[in-house]
Amino acid sequence: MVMYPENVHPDYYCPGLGTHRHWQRMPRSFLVKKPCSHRIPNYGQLLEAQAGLVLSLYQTEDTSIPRQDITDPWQTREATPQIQVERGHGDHFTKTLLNPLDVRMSDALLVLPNGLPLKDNMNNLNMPLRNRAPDGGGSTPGHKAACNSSSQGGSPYVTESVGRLDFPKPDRLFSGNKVRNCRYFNCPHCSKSYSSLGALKMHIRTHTLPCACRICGKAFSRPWLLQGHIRTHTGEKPFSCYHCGRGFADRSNLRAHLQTHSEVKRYRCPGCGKTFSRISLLTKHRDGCCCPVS
DNA sequence: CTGGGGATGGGGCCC
DNA sequence: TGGGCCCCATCCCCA
Repeated sequence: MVMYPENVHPDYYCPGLGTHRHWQRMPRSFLVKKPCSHRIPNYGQLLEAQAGLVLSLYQTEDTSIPRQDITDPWQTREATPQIQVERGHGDHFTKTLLNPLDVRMSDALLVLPNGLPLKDNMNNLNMPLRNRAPDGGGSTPGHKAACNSSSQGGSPYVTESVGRLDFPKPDRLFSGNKVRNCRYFNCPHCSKSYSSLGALKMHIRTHTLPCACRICGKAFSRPWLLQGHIRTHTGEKPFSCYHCGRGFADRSNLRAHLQTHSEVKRYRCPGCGKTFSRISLLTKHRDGCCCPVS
């Protein structure tokens, strides 16, 4: 039973995970990992030993478990299968076999032990692999691009791929241990990745659009989306406002409409105190220089 | 320009 | 595991 402090709304906050026992704002889409192109990774983490790369793939739920007690074959150098990597710069690359614990950001991973190409699985984590920058400095996206440029004569080859490794069947590897599998599932149609297969399947429907309207042929990802669309053909409006009796085909639109009956609306301008029924209206209001954004 | 309605997308929750 | 529903967000259009 989670006890929420008085000022913490359970709908919008959740207990922090791991060792961080704070209340954190619950993101609306906490399952989906957004593309990291606009984010600057924490390159301080990159100073860890190379083994940190592999260790970062998993997160112990009970932090009291000594790492050495986790019987993970991937953590044991002797038992770890080797993977084929390509290292080099310019036009010169050499293929070598090495331990996954020795993989660096500057390695273009080619093949996993299961024979599957790894490159496509490397865009799923905001933390990049360890960089091998000659100046020892950070590896911002701009820096990475510079390293890829041939004008950086002699600079190491740096793969475009930034992300985590998706090792084969980690769930089996960790059966019996209190270790959470942090593997992500990649969408084959776009760059999104998900922490559960169900979430991925749900997302894939947004690409395949299996629900088609028999009247106009428009396709939707989910049956209830199609249902709502069909109401636009039938004119059915099952949701009615108890203030004015006006009907709506969509509950969300009714909710937005109810705001128009409220004197104090949901979104308040922190500058002038004026309230708005929609966040978009508040944004427009603030963009209009009424109240400069701090 | 502002405010409101219509339509739709998408992740989460519950069963 | 999947369907149905909830909720939030967003875009477009119109008065």
